[in-house]
Amino acid sequence: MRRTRFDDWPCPIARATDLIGDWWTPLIMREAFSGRRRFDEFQSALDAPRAVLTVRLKRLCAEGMLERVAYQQSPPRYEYRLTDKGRAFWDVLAAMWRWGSDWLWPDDAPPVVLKDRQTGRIVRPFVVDEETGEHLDVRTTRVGRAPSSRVSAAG
Amino acid sequence: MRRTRFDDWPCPIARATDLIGDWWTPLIMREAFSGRRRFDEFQSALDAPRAVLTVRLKRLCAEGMLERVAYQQSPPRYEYRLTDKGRAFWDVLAAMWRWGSDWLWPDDAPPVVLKDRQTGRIVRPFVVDEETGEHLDVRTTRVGRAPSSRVSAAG
DNA sequence: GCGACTAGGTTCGCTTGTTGAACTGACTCG
DNA sequence: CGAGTCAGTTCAACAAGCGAACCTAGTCGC
Repeated sequence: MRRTRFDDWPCPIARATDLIGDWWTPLIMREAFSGRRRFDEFQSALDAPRAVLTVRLKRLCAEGMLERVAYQQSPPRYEYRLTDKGRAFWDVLAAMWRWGSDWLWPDDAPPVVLKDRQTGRIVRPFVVDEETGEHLDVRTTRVGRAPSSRVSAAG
Repeated sequence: MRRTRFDDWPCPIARATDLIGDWWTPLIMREAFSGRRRFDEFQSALDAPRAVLTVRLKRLCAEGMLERVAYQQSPPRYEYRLTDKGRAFWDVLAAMWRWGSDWLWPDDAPPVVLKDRQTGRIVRPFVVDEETGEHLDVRTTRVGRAPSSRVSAAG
């Protein structure tokens, strides 16, 4: 295929898609958020082909979403830890969680929910405009050129 | 490959990943949100292989994110319109947009921003807990079993 | 009425990615 | 010394993505 690359497109969605737009990466990140760190933990939790997992973890490390850290010397063993960039990705997974919960269980409700760790209250991810706190409506939003000057060769 | 399917996993992220976890679908949806409707519009906007586009559009229609509607009879011509389910997906794209903008332009700022259609004010998607309006922090959140299993009437 | 054009795909041969299973290598444990 | 653990690598089969060319059915210009 020599898969089409989007990682240098001038669009945040395209770049994000290039990075996480495959069938395993979001799930690997999900597992990372639920505390998994070791190769075999990811592998058995997801039942993913080991070769695929290797490629994905390498990419995620190269992109700075995970960090490969030795947790023992002998024999050398490594674990994969979330970086800040990786942790920030939780927002995307949360939005997917909400949308999936709302729309991908046509006949019933999903068997899992997000809860506040302390109170146990059910948490429902919701995408708003940071400034106003209002729900983001695509109809009132458009894509525009960035205002500032120090953007390199945008247009 | 006979790609591994996640569409019946009991996890919203897995199901969402099955549906949009490839390199074209999020971009097709992005184009749909920016007003494109016709096959050739999508094709030329994305420069995607026509065969791939065919498969993706079919899947998106089958999943109820788009609707294939005849816009003229002779010759028969069709366009693809967002459904409610498709429009709801904007939240996910917005979260991707925000994360991509924040983390995928290491050396400068992205050349595009989201703006309010009326005021022109820059809009920054932000993922919160719907109830409290507070930013969702993965460290205070956990996955739990759904409290009740009311089939089909669940809200 | 002929050829060019348009829209919405399909078909083709080729390349690349995914899959499951087996294998490797370094080390530890009993 | 053999079995087990962990973190991968290798392999062959096959499915999916790729670009380019082609197809169908109708419209437009002449």
